Amino acid sequence: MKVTIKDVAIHAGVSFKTVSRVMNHEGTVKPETLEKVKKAIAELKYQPNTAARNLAGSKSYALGFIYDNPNAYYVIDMQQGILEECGRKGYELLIHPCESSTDDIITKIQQMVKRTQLSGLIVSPPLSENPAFISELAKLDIQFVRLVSGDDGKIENTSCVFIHDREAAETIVDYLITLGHKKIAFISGEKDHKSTLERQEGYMQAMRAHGLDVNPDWIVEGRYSFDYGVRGAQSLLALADRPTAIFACNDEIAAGALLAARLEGVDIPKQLSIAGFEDSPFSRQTIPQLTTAAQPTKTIGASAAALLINNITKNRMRTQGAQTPHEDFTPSLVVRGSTNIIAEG
Amino acid sequence: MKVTIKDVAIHAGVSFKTVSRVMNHEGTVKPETLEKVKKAIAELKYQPNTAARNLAGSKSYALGFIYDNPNAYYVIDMQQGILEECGRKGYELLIHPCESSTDDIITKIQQMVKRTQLSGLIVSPPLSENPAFISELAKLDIQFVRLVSGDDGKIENTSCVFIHDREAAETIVDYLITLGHKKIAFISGEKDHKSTLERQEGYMQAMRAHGLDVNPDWIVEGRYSFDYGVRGAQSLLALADRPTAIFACNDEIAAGALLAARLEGVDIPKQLSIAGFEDSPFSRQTIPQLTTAAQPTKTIGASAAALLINNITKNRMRTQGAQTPHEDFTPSLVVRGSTNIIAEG
DNA sequence: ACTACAGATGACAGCGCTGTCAATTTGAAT
DNA sequence: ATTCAAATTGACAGCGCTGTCATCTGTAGT
Repeated sequence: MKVTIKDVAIHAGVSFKTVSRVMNHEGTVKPETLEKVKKAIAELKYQPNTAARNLAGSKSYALGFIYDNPNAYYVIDMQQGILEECGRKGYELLIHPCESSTDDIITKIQQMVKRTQLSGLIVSPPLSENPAFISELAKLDIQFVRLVSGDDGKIENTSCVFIHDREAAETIVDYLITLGHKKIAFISGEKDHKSTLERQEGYMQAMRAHGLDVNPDWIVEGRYSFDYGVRGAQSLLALADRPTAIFACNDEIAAGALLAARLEGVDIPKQLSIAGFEDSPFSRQTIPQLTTAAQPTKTIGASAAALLINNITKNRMRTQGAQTPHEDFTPSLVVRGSTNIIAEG
Repeated sequence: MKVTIKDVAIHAGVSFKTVSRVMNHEGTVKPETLEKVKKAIAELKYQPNTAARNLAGSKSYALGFIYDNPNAYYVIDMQQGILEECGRKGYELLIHPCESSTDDIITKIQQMVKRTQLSGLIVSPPLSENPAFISELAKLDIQFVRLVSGDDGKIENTSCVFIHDREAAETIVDYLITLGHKKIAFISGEKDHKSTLERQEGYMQAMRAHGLDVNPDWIVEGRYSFDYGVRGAQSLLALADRPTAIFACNDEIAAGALLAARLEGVDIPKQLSIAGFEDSPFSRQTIPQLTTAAQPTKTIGASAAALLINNITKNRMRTQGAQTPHEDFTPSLVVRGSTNIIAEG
């Protein structure tokens, strides 16, 4: 029933070490031997035993995904992307959600790393942007890649996937301005998420670039939730000097804002334009659908995994010198029905 | 740096086998020895090497979670619940999303099981309700528990977590009837999800129980998506004999229906009551919020994991006789603003 | 033909733990 | 004190693989 590497070796008429070489793509196997072995592997449907590989090689073929993010869509997509890349490269994935508030996360993670000999970690925001956490993590003798908003905070020997939220936000606000809007409001997300700060910065930059004043009342502090979108829009619409457009920090907020506005009898997009961010399913669950910035979460996840696996491999082969690479993504504008040229008069 | 079981043994002044006994809670260790060993473990911060345990014991302490479900909230919550239980019992979790359409899933799963020596699988709908898949899975010499809607389809030696969708649906429709509604419509989800059939059955039962006719036009075929909620409501509102209440197969559909109805100028809940199912975040992202049936997804996940781990343990100890247990959940009615007593006249 | 050397393969130890079984200790019964 | 079973502990093999190093093969240079 159970097929071991020795069975394959006998079947192929080689030593079991050679089979091991084939399994690990060591490349020092004669082509014809390679064929024989491959054939034997296929015929016996051999699957290497992960535990034995891990033990003998004192390393594992598993990554860890650490998140502390309430956004289900984000997590699922990210996970999906990571898993796809893991599948391609023959890695497994261990999931580790955590409450970033607890301060024994580091201990927990360290234990997990020791136990499972995880070869690398993927850390998503907001944990990836927490300096205290990251500096602890850096002491841990494990490779990791961080998903971060913006492009600063580089750490030596650590790869990052940078999401250029600021540029994307600027593009969106730019677009609103192109439509003729001058009074553009902003509803923020949690302020301890760097993405919030970056998006707000992008908004400010676009406004400045076009010489537009930002009325402080137009900047509403919120959170990444529908509810805060509703409240944000309500407070904005109550203003004497009403904005003609709202840029919300993400789609969920935008969806809330849109609904609240409609309920107050405001026509979207005729009287008010609303834009979101993320291109999550929320953006297609409003009427009209939301103009937003598409963040290819799945691709980002896959890319993070690829980066990490690459680093791990390089590290194993002790290929020195090459600096740890980075990856960049800029969400792209998606125009839908929730934005329009400004109403005359 | 690396602490092995032998280090602990030396530190505690016992043989390393005794440490192993302590680690595995074998219970045949003298209390005072136990203390010594525990102390040594704590002092050295010993973490057992998973790979070595797996290899030596030819079993793993890992479960697999197999899903093929587009509902991000559902998956995340389920995963969270499973992970919590895994954490408590010292298990790891491997995630395995898959396209149920491909017919090599079984092969893929089998390979994964062989490689990682997974000790058990948790299978969620709709895959868990696919007889072909399940019968293949049953041949695979691995324990699994299924999450299923309804309570039939028991399989020998296989635990299930049953979600009594029918009863819950009946309760919801019952509630609508209590409010005075007689013309109650139903918007379904995918028909190859058993949950859809069960919920529809519950709806029918409640109607029958109260001697209410079901106009075939009131039953709209949909899918578990916002979009189908919109369309469903539109077609229902276009009917000459309009229903006064809509029971949607889940919250996402209900949210779409609610929005579509409002856009047509229908007052919710004065002119039309709408109820959803699941108590997902969607149910709180409408105005008014949705009456729904709360499905404790996280608890269900934890419960499935507990059941599975229990079965695994029992199986290892060869405790025969005890039949494989099951677990039951019935979603409970949550009344919010989207339902109301029927308008007079 | 004969060395030299890279390319290809094999032999073997051992990764850190669990399972098995044997050895030792304990304690209650004689 | 003596006996014997039960409780507790230890010795040791080996899980299935990888790393290291030794051996073997083939080919080119002389």
